[in-house]
Amino acid sequence: MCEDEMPDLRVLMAKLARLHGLSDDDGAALGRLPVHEAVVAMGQDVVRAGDPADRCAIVLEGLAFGYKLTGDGRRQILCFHLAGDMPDLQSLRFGRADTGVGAVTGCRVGYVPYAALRDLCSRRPSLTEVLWRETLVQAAIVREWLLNVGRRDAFARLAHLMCEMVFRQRAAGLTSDHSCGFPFTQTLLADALGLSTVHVNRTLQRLRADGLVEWEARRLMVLDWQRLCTVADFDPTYLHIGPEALAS
Amino acid sequence: MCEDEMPDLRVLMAKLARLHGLSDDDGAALGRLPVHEAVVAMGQDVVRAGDPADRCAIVLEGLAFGYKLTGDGRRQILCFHLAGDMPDLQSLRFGRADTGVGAVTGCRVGYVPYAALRDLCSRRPSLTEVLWRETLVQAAIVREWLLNVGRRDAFARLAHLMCEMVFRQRAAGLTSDHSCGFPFTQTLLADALGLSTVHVNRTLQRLRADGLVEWEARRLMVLDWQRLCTVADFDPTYLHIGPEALAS
DNA sequence: CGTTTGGTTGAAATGTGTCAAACTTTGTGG
DNA sequence: CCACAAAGTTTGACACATTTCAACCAAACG
Repeated sequence: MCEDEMPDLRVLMAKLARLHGLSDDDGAALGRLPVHEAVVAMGQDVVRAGDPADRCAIVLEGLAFGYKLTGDGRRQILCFHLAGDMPDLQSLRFGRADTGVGAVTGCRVGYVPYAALRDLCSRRPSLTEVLWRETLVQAAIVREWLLNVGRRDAFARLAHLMCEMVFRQRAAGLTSDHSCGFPFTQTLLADALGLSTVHVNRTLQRLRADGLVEWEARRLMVLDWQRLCTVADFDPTYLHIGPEALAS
Repeated sequence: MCEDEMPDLRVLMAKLARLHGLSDDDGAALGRLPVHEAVVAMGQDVVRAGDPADRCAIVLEGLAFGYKLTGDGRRQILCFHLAGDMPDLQSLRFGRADTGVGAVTGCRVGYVPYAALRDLCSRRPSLTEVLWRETLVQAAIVREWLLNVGRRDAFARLAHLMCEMVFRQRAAGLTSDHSCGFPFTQTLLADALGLSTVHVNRTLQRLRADGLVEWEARRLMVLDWQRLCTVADFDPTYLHIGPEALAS
């Protein structure tokens, strides 16, 4: 984890403005926050679970994920975090990281001390509202994932994750068509979907054979968006993205 | 759903004070909130998903649960809500119920208009903090459930739910030993655990045969708490209950 | 008392996991 | 730039957890 000093929270501000209507004032205040920037290599931890932490992470660049482990070391991924997301924002109110955060790809990460963030929130109720909403959107995603893992078979589960990734990246302006970055290993997919890697591999082959998607060079191309949404039982409402991103 | 007018939020205030250190002032302010009280019969909805809602529910008495449905009607339960919980508090910030809430037992429910609650929050930042924390604890429970459903087998899953119910009810002062209310049908358990009812039935028999629990007359009796926690891989940290309730 | 709801059982089907090996790609140091 | 190691993917055979279906039973209830 190489470290540097050079704050630039524009990704975060843009995202909060887009999703939660962050005001310019609040955005400017955010921009004045002391940020400690670091680079986390692929596969490394952005935040270690259980650490009595004193700062929040912000994904400035790259793709991260929240996860939990069972006692015997099996991993469940809880949510993926795009650039502009704050993967452990909940720890601000708990004062403790109750969830690990890992890096799917190499990530540029900003760390903001709790103290500074709390101070800012207490002076700006409207910012508190925005951050609260941000934690709620993440919670809504986890709820949908619980439905996904609990009540859909492997095929629909994987298709659903693909729909979500495309949709979120489109909403974030990271892609404009029905393709998107998909820089996962099959092990990561397995841990996100509550499956084994072997079964992910076979399910993937079925999705390709059915002409639904192509996936190479860390990029996913959806060949039949309508049909993928159908087999995935995908309804983007849970993402709580404004009506502007409603282009299907 | 029979309706009456007679607010009494003491359960809520007690709970928020216990878990999040609600101040007396904030509690008193909560007590002055306009509450519309209603009784929801067993099996009925406390909150219907998708409704563009204008109020939050508070469970005053009974046991409720949040749930989501797949397109073809399979149900996944997301979290159980004891008396004092606000099962759709997140809808306050979304302005829409993105999750259904059902009644396990008959429930006495209080409904508070968004407007009143928002108004109170804007005048009392410390209350906002408490309510934010409350949504975060619920989110933490859902994350643990995702781990449970994604990465533990039926036996551990069911055992884990039992541990959670005992632990939460003890923390809420609803029980003092290792027994607790457990008023579920096996269908509800199946929907909470992502299993079929038949398999829940068989797993239940194994838990009983192993001398871990007894369950009759809607009451669960844990015969070997230590061993149940072990097979469940249960670590109550995720519940974010203060150190006072740490008696194992 | 019949009806409904929830619980229990058995047999068979099936989705998914495990194990182990081979193969492919990627990355790296000589 | 090659050679090698490491990481990730693919395959097959098999085991097993869990589901499905169908029937039966028990308790609760109007």
